[in-house]
Amino acid sequence: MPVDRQLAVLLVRAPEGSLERWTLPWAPAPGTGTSLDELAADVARRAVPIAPGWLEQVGAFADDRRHPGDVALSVGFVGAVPAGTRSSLGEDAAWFPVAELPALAPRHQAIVAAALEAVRHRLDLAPIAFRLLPSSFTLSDLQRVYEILLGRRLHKASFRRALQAASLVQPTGEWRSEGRGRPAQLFRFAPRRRGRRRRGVRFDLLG
Amino acid sequence: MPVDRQLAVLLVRAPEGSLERWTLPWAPAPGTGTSLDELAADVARRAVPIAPGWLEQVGAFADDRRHPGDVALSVGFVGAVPAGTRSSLGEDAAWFPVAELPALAPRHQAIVAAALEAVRHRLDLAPIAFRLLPSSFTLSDLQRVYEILLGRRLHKASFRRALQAASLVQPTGEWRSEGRGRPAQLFRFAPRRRGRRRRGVRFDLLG
DNA sequence: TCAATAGTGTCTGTTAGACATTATGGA
DNA sequence: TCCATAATGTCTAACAGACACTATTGA
Repeated sequence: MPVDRQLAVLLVRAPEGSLERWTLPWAPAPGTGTSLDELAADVARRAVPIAPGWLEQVGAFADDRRHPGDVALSVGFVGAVPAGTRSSLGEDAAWFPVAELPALAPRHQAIVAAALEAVRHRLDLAPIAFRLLPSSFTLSDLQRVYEILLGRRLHKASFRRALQAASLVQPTGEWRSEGRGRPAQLFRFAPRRRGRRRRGVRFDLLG
Repeated sequence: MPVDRQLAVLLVRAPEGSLERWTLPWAPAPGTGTSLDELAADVARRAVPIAPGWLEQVGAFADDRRHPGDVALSVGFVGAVPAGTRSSLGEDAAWFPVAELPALAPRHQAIVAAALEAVRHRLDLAPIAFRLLPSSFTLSDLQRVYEILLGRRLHKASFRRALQAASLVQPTGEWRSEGRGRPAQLFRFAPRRRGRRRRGVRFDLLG
């Protein structure tokens, strides 16, 4: 979820005797019969009171140094919940901004990194940003989330034009006064049109 | 690798008594000490004489119906090799165009689907298309590969302009006469500039 | 009145895609 | 000669980003 100007990750206290004090929420794989997606949804259900609106696998991770739970292989998942979501685990869990993460097991560091990359990478294909906000939000809120996720400032007028063209939001008719300044209109996520034809060929080889 | 106007997948003969006659190349996970990437590279090394220029994990897969080898969880990888690459497994392996795949285990079908999606999705970030071609190629060859991967026709002049702007290829100075028509100049993959600043915000929610 | 934020209109540079044209080989 | 393909120049519509402006609140 977004906190201040960055994303925050939910961690749970590691059991006594661990090297690290915090770990990602996790669960051991049961025998069979449960899909990975269901298992991830279960882990999420135990961690937060609302179901993440978006939950996606980010890959399998294995390395020499084993997972805290002593399993040979971990499958990482990312989910998104709105800002302000409290964990249902109480004192056993806490949100950490990604820039201030405590020491984590190497494998968990890799999972967090992959999760952040997945978020940025799928931002235009999945309604991730909308899941990081409450059901009604201002366009400035939405732009702020996109800026957090993309890691760069966006142009206001251009952002709104693109949003309008994509028919993704609907005004609720309500307005919210946020301290100083003109009140902002509230919107809800309501995608209508779909599949704007992707233009152009990109050659963005970064690595 | 590309065949005709589509991609082809390398399959190996399934052991006697299996439900299906073909499977994806695979290997069981050793105890520990080997990373998943190394393991995938080993599988690739056994399957084709040249190392894939690009090899990437596409995710972990598990479901009720178990993998042919009776493992509970599989980690899928994709790689790319140039058109015409022969398998080093001889009669025990064969290339199948994706539209004409034989019956595969459900989990393997899912892996192939994820692999194809990964290819399309990472096309602009990894030099995938270049790994599907021999080291020197014509621009028409390259465009054909991009059209296969994207599943749509591209505009020739526009494609070449974008390619030029990205400084990804260098002319070799050689020319190749392909039946009729004017001979085409050969190019090699030689990326120079990097990180063309990504313009715009996309809202392409397709699903 | 001032400061701060929301929301819009206009202009400009870039570029994807259409179209047309030239170049150069084989049949 | 005709045909097929390569390669390139020009035009246009779409659009990202800059800039400027108005609107509406709280201090």
